[in-house]
Amino acid sequence: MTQATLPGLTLCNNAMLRRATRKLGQFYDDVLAPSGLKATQQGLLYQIHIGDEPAMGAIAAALVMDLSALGHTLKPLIRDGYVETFADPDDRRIKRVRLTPQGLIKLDEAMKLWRVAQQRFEDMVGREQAARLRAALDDIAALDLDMPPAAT
Amino acid sequence: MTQATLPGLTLCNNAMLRRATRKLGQFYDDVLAPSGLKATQQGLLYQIHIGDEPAMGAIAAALVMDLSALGHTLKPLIRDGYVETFADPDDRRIKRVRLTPQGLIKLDEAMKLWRVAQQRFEDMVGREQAARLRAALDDIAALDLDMPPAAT
DNA sequence: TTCTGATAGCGGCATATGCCACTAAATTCA
DNA sequence: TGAATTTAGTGGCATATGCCGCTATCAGAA
Repeated sequence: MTQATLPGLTLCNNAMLRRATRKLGQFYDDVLAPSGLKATQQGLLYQIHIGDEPAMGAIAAALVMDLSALGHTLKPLIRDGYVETFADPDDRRIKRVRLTPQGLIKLDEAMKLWRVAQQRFEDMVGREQAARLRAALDDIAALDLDMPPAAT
Repeated sequence: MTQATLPGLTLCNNAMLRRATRKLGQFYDDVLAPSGLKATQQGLLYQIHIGDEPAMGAIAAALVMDLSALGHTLKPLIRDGYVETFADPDDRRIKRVRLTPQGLIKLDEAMKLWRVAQQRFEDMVGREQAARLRAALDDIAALDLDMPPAAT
């Protein structure tokens, strides 16, 4: 087995990112569990909250998320009455999103738990280190990784 | 709208991690597309390859992934004939995994593309910076984030 | 004004991931 | 040895995410 000399997947930026995301996601999810929300849902509610009745496209862009994926993710939140949508009167293609009163209450509840998770995590890795990490991740999300289509 | 003063979700370590993962995942997926594999699948095939017919539990542990999630993710790869499983003769609870010959060929093909993606990414953020990032992500994956059950 | 192209979302399909309940197999203990 | 416990996976259910093709709208050109 020559495999013994092959480098681990520790070298793959993408694999490491996914792995860390699984780990941290489980942690935040655990802490948020009492609220009944997943960390992704809490984050989405928050993103909607800090926006001014944002359009779906705007939310998707902010989260670097596929528009249809956002639509799917929104469904359980709409079903559970935390979020509602309405067509923009000036452009009926645009669907805007806002929290319902219950959604706002639920978000407050979840934010309390989020602070706990956030704090506990930063106690482990250090506030500075966490900030550096977030900055690096922000840079990645902002990268222009257009596929050079091997053209010309 | 007092929201204007609220901090963006840029402060959430978990949200930033997920966002960067979506971004990078799309990029690696795009580059890997000609192979027909997603980046997650390529990573999984590689992990299996570098192991010595690893048990599912061992793979899941290495990837910090839920065991049943691994089982689900493995299904398309088995269906497509890239991977096969077999019971460990010494402990029939354990199911070991290995690549099929076609799986090995497909992995080789995907690895070529992976190198392209990896290279292009590191050209953008810098080799050093990428290495630092991976190290930070590795630390996170290794964290002991057990929920203190608020117990005695 | 009508035809054409660009935008914003939706719905279907597929993979990624997790949790929970359940089964099978091995281990421990009385 | 036989019951209780632990370990390894499975299957079902639910969310997370993406891609593709389709529809409704809007904007700009003829």
